[in-house]
Amino acid sequence: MTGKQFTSVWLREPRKATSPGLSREEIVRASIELLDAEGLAGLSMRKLGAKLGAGATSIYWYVAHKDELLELVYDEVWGEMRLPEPEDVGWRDAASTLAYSMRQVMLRHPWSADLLGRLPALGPNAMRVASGMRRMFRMAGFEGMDVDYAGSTLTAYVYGKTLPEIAWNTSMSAHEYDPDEMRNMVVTAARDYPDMLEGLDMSAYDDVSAIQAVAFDFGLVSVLDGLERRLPA
Amino acid sequence: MTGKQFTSVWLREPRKATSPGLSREEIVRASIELLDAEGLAGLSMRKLGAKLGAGATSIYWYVAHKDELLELVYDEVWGEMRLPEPEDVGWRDAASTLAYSMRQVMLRHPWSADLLGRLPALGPNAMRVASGMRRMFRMAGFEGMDVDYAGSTLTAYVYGKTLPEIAWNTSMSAHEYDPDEMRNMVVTAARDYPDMLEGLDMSAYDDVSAIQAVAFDFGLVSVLDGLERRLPA
DNA sequence: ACCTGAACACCGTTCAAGT
DNA sequence: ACCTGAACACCGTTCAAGT
Repeated sequence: MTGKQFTSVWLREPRKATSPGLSREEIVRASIELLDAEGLAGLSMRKLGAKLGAGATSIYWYVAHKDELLELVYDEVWGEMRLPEPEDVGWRDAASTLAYSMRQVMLRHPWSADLLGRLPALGPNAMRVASGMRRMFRMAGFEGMDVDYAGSTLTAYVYGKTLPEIAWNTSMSAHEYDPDEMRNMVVTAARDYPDMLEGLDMSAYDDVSAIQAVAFDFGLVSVLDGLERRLPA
Repeated sequence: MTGKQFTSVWLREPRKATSPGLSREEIVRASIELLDAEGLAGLSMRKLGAKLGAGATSIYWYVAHKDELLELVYDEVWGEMRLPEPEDVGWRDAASTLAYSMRQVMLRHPWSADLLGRLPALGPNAMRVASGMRRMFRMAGFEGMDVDYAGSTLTAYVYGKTLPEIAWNTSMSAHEYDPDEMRNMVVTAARDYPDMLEGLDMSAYDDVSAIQAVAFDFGLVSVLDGLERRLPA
């Protein structure tokens, strides 16, 4: 309730595109290297400064605070997402490709899961995807606000599905993974809930990522089917 | 790849349910008060200790590290979710009620958005919901792994949709909200993407939460329709 | 069995001062 | 215009010591 207007890096002019010293591009590139290598917790202003051969606080000349830095790297993530022209492949194929691409990008940059859906997505790359997605759903036949509702339904599914995948992956790569131990744990946790085990395919724990892929596709097809049904006749 | 087995608070025996000193219940209750009042960043071991009239490090007797504390409070969140008996109301109504309930709980405890999908959900309350959800989708007619796929599709949608709502809400309550300013910002951000504004209902910014509710329902109906279509004939 | 305090190795951010 | 270093107000966690 208190305080200032909402703002975003993308709504201010950047600090001189000209030469001397650091540049936004360098800072963003170094940040992403740090993030890919060490995760979100690995990106600190001090480490970033060190990596750039600068004082820890020099970055504050280019960026008002760390959140703005995150907005900057966040948009790079959007830059990696592929959305084919819906006019070429039809809206359903375009939507599938986008969804799969979003998932791949998130899995490639696990730290992005902490940013997606939390930070305002007002950067140029995010806008490009958002705009393409609107065209896609318009072409499908959606009208008015339904265009946005359809878009946010699709992205919500992809976030919500991929987020726990990433949490699982990072937890598992930090620990020793043993399928048998895992099966035991599940049985222990479910001891009072026999429902939980009924019909559960325990061999799923032998190749988790294969199951995750199948699960993703199952849901994606369902979501697209559901959206298709809402199209005005 | 390195190190120890995966573990969870819920897989260890708690430290004496008996009397003296602090108890898990007290600690969890105080934590949630702190979280509701100040958000995730407001919960520090020092503040929690102070609130309990104890040294900052006393909590480490009850909990191995902060993440375990978070697992504990996380399960309380699941405890607030409502899932009617699918036998009484039918699977679609039960699924809707659960989805709306999840959204409400998340909006009520915005900090839960940072935990959902990230932390292992092995506590008793999470198990109760998971088990009820399996029964629900089994009753609907799903079989084998499809029961789980359907469940994770539904929860993925609810997370993914509610998460940005929460981010929006917290950002807006930290700033002065002015619909006109907001409309200007959107126009500015979309300056190079005329697609973005076409068919966009600018009056949406006058009552954002109403639009969010409509958007949630649109997507939920779509997801449930899509799932229904996958039922074996 | 339970709690303490000091200590360690970190954080983001501000700001006066330097070039 | 750009960068620095010191300082402030924090973190989570460990551990020897206390009762």
